[in-house]
Formats: sequence, C-alpha cells, structure tokens
Amino acid sequence: MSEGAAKKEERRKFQAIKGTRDLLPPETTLWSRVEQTAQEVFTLYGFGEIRLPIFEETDLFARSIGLETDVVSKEMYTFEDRNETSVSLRPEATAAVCRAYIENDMQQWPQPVKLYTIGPMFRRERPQKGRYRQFYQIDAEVLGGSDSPAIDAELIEMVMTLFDRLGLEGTQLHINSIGDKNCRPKYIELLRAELRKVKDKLGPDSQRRMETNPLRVLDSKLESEHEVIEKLPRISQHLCDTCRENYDQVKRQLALRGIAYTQNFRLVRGLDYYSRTTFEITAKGLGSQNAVCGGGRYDGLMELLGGPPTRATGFAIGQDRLILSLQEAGKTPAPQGRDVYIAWMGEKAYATAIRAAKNLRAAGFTVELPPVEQKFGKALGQAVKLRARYALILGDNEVSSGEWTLKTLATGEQAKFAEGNLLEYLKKNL
RNA sequence: GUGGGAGUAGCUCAGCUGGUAGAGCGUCGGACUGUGGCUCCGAAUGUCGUGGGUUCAAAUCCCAUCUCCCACCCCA
Repeated sequence: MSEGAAKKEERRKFQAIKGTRDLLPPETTLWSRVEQTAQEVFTLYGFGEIRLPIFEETDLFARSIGLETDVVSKEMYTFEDRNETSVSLRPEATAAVCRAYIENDMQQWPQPVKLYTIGPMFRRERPQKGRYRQFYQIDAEVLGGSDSPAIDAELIEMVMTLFDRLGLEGTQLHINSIGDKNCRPKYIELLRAELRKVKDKLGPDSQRRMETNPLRVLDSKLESEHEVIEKLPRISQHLCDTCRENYDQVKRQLALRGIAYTQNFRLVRGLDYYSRTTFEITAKGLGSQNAVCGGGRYDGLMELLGGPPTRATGFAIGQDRLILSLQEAGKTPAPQGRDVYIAWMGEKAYATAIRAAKNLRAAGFTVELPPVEQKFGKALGQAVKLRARYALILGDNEVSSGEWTLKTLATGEQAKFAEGNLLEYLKKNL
C-alpha cells in the first residue's frame, strides 16, 4: 500500500452496514413509547415477556421456516461458530420461542403459555421503504392449550387494541384460512392444475411460482394477472370440514368482539409452518411494504422441532413499519425539553447550583446544569434552545440573600423563593 | 439477485454550454462579564461519494465502483 493510500485508509469514515441504521432522539422516544404500550396492553391479556438469544443453530430456522423459503435459502446471516456448528442470526422469533418452550419444559406450566418478545431480527434483503436488514419485531405467541378459535380472535383483538392505543391510522385486518395438512395439499394440486391451463396468461414470476409455490401466485401484484387470478379456485371452497368449521368460528369470534375484517383469499403466508387461520394488518403511509403485522396458527411446528404435539398461534409486528406509519401521520414526538435550566454565576453559586440540581432531580424534575460558567445572557439563550420551562438563576445576590430567582421562560416573569419553597412551587406548577 | 433515481458544508440546496466552490438554516464566538427567542459582525466545517480516463484545465464530459432512496422478488 502506498503512503497516500494508507493515509486514506486511515481516514476512512466508518458507516453503518447496509440496511442497518442508528435510531436517534427524539425518534427513540417514540420507539420507547411503542414498546411500553405493547408491554402494557400485552400484560392486560396475561402475556409475559420472554427474552431470547439473537442467534441460534441454523438448523432450527431451516426446519421451522422451511428449507425452500427465501428467508432460509438466501436471506439468513449464517456463519460457522468456532466449534464448527452453523449458527444464524434470527430472521424471526417464532422458531426460538418454540425452542425455548420445549427446552424449558413449558408444557408443565398452566396452558396455554402466553409470551411476547421485542427485538431485532436479521434478513439479508435489498433495503427499501419499511424494510431493513436489521429490523425490529414485536412478537406474541400463544403456546399449548386448545386450538379454540377464541384464542386466535383474542390475539387479534389484542394487537388491534395496541394499534388503537398508539393511534395508528388506516389499519385494515385481512384474514384467511390456508387449511391444514389434510386439505391444503389437495387444494395446492388443484390450483396448480388450474394454473397450468392459464399458463400463457401469466408472467415469468408467476410461471415459476406455479411450480415452486402455487399459493404465492394468488398474491401477485401484477394488474395484468388479476383477472385470471379472480377466476381461480379458492381455498375457502376446498377446506376440509374441520378447517371450515374452524374458520367460521374465527370469524364469529371476531364479530363477537366487534372487530372488522376483510376476507382475503390472496393472503397466503410465506413461511412453511402456518396452517388454518392467517392474518395480516396493513396501515397507512408505508409504501409498498404496507403490512405492519402478520401472523397465524402453526399447530404442527412444535412437533416438527422435537417437542410434544402443541397447538400454537402468534403474530409479529414490524416495529419499523409501525413507527414509520405513526411518523407519517405526524406523531413525531418533540425533542426532550428540560424542566429547569440552572443559570449560575460565580464559584460560590456553583456549589449551590450543584445542590439545587441534585435536589430537583431527586424530586423528579429534568434539570440542565451547565458545567462551566457562562455569560448570563448566553445561559438564558441556552435555556431557551433546550426548551426549558424555567430558569433557576443563582448568582451572588441569591447566594447571600438565600432567596433564589426562578424565571418562567415563556412569560419572562420572575419570582424569588427560599430554597425550601422552590420545590413546593415547582411541584404545584409543573 | 433484478430494475429505476440520487450523491456538492451538520441539514436543505445553487453552481448555465469545462476555468480547481457558494447561499440559507444550524453550530460556535463577539457586539452584550445579572436577563433569553430579535438584530448586526465574525469563525469553523468540503480531498464536490470513491477510483480512473479525456483535457492546458473537471463539481461539470466519459468509464468503473460504492452508498443511499424507490420498486420487483420475498416478507414484518
């Protein structure tokens, strides 16, 4: 390397990996608010938090999500650990939740076990609006117990309640049933057969999917294919009796809860483990990736992972998209202000200022204490820039008289307080 | 993985058909060492995304490459 090149290398600016980003204040206060609200709402429904590893054995994901899916075949961050086992950054949470259920013998707990988890997931896709390589999901799962449609419906009620509390606008619930291992394979063959008949009317993507994953053809975004797709047989006409009964019950349960939904025969989940009820919630302001929540039932998964036969259903909220939608609707929080800015002058006053800051903070007020002495005018200017409500003025006059000056920045009014009375006043007025 | 658009100061951008950089906002300092959002003055920050080519001369033209944005695929 030449000297010039070395110098350049040295000065190289690091930047976040493609598809990852820094979340900064004040945006992060919105993230916290979303997470806190989720915790509150989920707690009301009896869910407990589970914290999971961010990476797992690759095989766990391969088996649960499906070897042939895009997620597993080309989107995982997979690497070899030093002991030569293949591990992967989690592309979703459900598989790990199931692993934890089995590993911790949760079938011994009162059933069903209701868990939620919040955290980053990783998929190596091309980033676009509402899609990142490190993205965040709020995930909830109901494991064990019965496969009562009431459970699916209550789960949906819970997520709708959360969105409602957050003020998410333009939400739309789409539901579908994709059958189970009895009726779905038969339907897929029927669908494939019908697709072959209209093959020449389909684009290259759909022609490929026709063989690999015929259900996905239904979800095609091409206008030109919609007419053909409308005429294809729908799975709702081909569900087995138990699945149809189940689906009807889910709809009835939603109606009982006053939850509006639209049936969407195009809604087919991409992950192998889903069966019967699937749902998706879309929201405003999201560009082409407009699903803010997706979920469904996956009764067979636990057994597939070596656990006892266990009913299960769950959903994942795309937190990035949820927040994007809130921001598009103008729900961006204001930058954090301060209750009190302490404008102090002189060494003697500084000791008093430190004491004042400590006591004010102990009482729960946000306080800015400038670390170095500033000209008085500048201090007040800083107070305004930091959006402080009050300036506490501490100079020689205040220290010698024991009467502190409190200035209300918005009005310019000032008043004197003895040290003890100041807290009283602020408690009443903040 | 495929396609389209864009990269000039911290931010938003100007820079005509080549003559090696500017504005506004913001930041910091001063006017103004006990009274703030105004005003005025001043300063700092750019290898014009990066590398190469054409040219006496490139932010400007050509090629490559990287990054970001949007869309496809797929998914939250």
